[in-house]
Amino acid sequence: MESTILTSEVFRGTGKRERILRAAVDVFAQAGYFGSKVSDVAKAAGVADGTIYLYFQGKEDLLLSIFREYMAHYLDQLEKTLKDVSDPIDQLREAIFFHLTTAGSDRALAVVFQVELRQSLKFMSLLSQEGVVNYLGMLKQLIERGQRSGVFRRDLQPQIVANAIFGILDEMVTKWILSDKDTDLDQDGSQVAEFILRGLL
Amino acid sequence: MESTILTSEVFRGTGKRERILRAAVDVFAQAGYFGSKVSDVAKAAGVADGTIYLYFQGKEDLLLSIFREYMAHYLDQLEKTLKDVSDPIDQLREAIFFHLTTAGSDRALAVVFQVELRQSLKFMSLLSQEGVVNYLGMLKQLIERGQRSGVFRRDLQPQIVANAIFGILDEMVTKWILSDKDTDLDQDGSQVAEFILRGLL
Amino acid sequence: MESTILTSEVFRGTGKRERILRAAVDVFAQAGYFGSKVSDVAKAAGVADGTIYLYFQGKEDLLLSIFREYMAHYLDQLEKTLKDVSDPIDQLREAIFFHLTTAGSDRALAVVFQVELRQSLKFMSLLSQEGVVNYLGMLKQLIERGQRSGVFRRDLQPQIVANAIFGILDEMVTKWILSDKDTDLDQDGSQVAEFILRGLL
Amino acid sequence: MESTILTSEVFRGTGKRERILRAAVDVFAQAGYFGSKVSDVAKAAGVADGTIYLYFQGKEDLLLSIFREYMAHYLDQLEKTLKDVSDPIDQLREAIFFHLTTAGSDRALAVVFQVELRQSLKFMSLLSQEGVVNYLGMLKQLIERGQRSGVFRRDLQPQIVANAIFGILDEMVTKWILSDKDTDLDQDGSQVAEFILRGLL
DNA sequence: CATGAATGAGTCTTCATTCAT
DNA sequence: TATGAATGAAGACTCATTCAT
Repeated sequence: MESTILTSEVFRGTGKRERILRAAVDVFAQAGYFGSKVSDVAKAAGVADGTIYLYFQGKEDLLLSIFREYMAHYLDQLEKTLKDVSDPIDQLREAIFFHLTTAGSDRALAVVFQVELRQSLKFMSLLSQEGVVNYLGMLKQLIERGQRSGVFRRDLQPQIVANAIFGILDEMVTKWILSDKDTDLDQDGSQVAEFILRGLL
Repeated sequence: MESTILTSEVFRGTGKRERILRAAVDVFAQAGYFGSKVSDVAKAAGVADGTIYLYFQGKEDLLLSIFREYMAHYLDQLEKTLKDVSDPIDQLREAIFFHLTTAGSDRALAVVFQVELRQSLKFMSLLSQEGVVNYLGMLKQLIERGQRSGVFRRDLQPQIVANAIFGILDEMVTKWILSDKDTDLDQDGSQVAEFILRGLL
Repeated sequence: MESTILTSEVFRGTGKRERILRAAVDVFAQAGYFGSKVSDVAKAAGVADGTIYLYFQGKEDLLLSIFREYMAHYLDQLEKTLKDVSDPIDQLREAIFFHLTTAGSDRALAVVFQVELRQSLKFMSLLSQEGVVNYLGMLKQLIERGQRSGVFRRDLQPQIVANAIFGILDEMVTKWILSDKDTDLDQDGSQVAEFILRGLL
Repeated sequence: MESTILTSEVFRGTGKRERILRAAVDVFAQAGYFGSKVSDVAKAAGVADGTIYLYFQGKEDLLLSIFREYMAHYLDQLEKTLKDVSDPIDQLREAIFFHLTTAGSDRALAVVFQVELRQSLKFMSLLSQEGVVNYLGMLKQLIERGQRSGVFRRDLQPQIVANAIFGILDEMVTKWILSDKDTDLDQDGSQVAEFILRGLL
C-alpha cells in the first residue's frame, strides 16, 4: 500500500488533499496522534496550517479519513485479488498474505492502523462499525463458502473464526511494528496460514 | 480480577495508593486516558490532586502502574492455575478460559488494557517488553512442553503459535468490549479453544 | 430608511457595492460585527469574498461605510423635512419623529447603529467626530433658533439640550431594539416630545 | 466609584479575584474588550493566565462580572444616598448627580460601562435584563412618588420619563468619555437637572 | 503525609486578507 | 472586474504539575 498506489484513484481534486493525508500518516506514525500538532502535518504536507481545514474538519477528521480512505482502498484491492481464486483454501491463503503484505509495505500506515487508530473506545467502536466490519464480513463469507463446499469443517461459527483470523493477523502486524528488526512479515505468514488452515480443515 | 482481589497483596501502604490506582482504572475506562484529568482521578479516589504525586510519578506512571501491577497479579494467578494441570491440552484450555474470564470479570480494567494502554508506539513497546513478553513466554513454554510430549504437532514455531493465540484472545476481548451486548465471553471461548487446538494437534 | 431608499442615490457603480453594504447591515445586525465573517457578508451579497475588497478597504471599512453613508442620507432627509417647517416647536417635534420613525422602519440598520457601531473607544470617537456631530449641530441650531425667537427658554445651553435630546432618543431606540415586542416607537414619541418641550418652554 | 471603594465590601476571598476584576476594567477600558487578551488582564493583575479561570468562567464572564458587581455596588450606594432625602425633586437631583459623579470618578470603569459592555445584542439584552432594569426601576419609583405627592406632573408615564432621564445621563457620560478634555461632568449636571425637572414639574 | 491554589507552557482553530487566474 | 483557494497570525483556554502551608 505504497503511497503511490493511491493517487488519483482514491483522492480526487488538487492532490493537495492527498498530500495532507499522506503527511498525516507519516506524522502520526512518527509522533503519535496526540503527540502531533496539526501544524506538523501542515509543514510535512507543505501547506499552511489553515489549508488543512479546507479539506478536513479538524485533527480528528484527519485520522478518521486516513482510516476510511485507505481501508476502502484495501477492501477494494482485496476483493479484486480474491476474485481470481476459486479454492477456499487458496483464497484464505491469499487473504492472509494480502493482509500481511499490505501492512508490510507501508510501515507508517500500519502504525497508524495498529496503534494510533485505537485511541479511545468512542473511536474504536466507530471504526469497528465502519470498516473492519466489512473486512470481517469478507472473511466470514470466505469461510462460509469453504464450509458449504465441504472444504472447511462445519462445527465452527464462521464469524468467530473470522474474528480469530483477524486477531491473529492483527497481532502479527502489531508485533512486527513493535520489533525494530526487519523481520519478514511474510515468512511467519506461511506458518500462520498453516496453523489457521489446520484449525479449519 | 475483581478490584477486591488486589488489596494488600498487590499494594502496600495506606491503601490510598490502591484507591488511586483503582480510581484511575475506572476513570480511564470511562473517559479515555487523554480524556481524563488527573484531578478526575483524584476526585474519584477521594484524595487531593497533589496526593497522587506522592504515590505516582505522574499521569503516565498511573497508566503504566495499572499495567504493571495488574499484569503481575494476572501472571501470578495464571501460574497457580496451570500448576494443578498436567495435560498440555487441558493447560491450554485453562489458559484460554483464564484470559477470557479475567477480562470478562472487570470490564473497566479490560477497557484500559485493550484500549487505553495502546496509545502510542513508545508506550506499546514498553508494555510489550515489560509484561506481555512474560505472558507470551508462558504460552510459548506451554506449547513447547506439549510439542516435546508429542501432544502438539511440531512443525509450528511455538513463538508464533503463542502470538497467534494471544492475538485471537486479544481480539475477542476487544470485540466484547466494543459490543454493548452482554455476550458471554466464555461461550465463544470453547469454540475458539477448539479451533486453536485443532491447529495444534 | 428602507433599503430601497438608498439605491442609485447613495451608491454609485455596479450596484454591487450597494448590495454588499446592505448585506453587511443585515449580517452585522444578525450576528454582531465581531460575530460575522467577511465571507458571511459576501455570501449574503452574492459575491465572492475577494470582491468585497474591491469596494471596501476591509471589514472595518464596511462598518464605517454603513455609518457614513446611511448617516449622510439620514441628515439629508432630515434637512429636507425641516425645511418645510418654520415653528421651532414643530421642527423639534418633526426631528424627534423623524429620528424614531427612521429607526423604526429598518430594524437591522438600527441594530447596527445602536449596537454594532459602538464597539470601541477608537471607533466611537471616530463616529462622534464624523457624523453625530452634524446631527447634534442641527439639533443645536434648531434650539438656538427657538431661543432666539423666544419660543424656548434661554437659560439652557443649546449644546447640552441637543445632547440631552439625542440621549433620550438614542435610549428609546436602543430600548426598542432590545424588546422583542412590536412596541410602537412612535407612540412613546409623543410623550417624549412633550417631556422635552416642557423642559424647553 | 474609585477602585478603593470596593474592597472587602464587594469582593470576598483572597483579594485576587478583586485584583483580576479591577485589572480587567483597566485593560478593557484601554484596549477594548475584543482588543484585549486574557493574558493582558492576567499580567495587569499580576497573576498567571490560568488563575483567571479559577475565579471566572472565561473572558466573557469577566466582562459580565464587572457589570454585575459594580452595578450592584452602585445601586446599593444610590439607595443609601436617596434614603436621606425626602423631597422628590431633591431626590432626582441627587440621583442625577450620583450618576454623573460616579461615572466621573472612575473613567476606566465608565468606559467599560459605556462602550465595552455594549458589544452585541445578546450581551446588551442580558445587561438590560439584569441590572439596568433595577436602576430604571428606582428612577421610575422616584418619579411615581413625585407624581403621587403632586410635585411632578402626572400626564407622563413614569417608565418613559425614567428611560429618558437615563438616556440623557448615559449620553452625557458617553460624551464625556469621548472628549479628551477634562470637562467637568458635574457642571453640565445642574443644567441637565434643570432641564429634566422643567419637563416634570 | 496531605492539601489545593497557583502556575504557564502548549495548540487547535478561525478568519481577515491576498493574489494568481 | 471577479473569483475563491490559500495563507498564517493570533489567542482563549486546559490541565499536568508544583509547593507553601
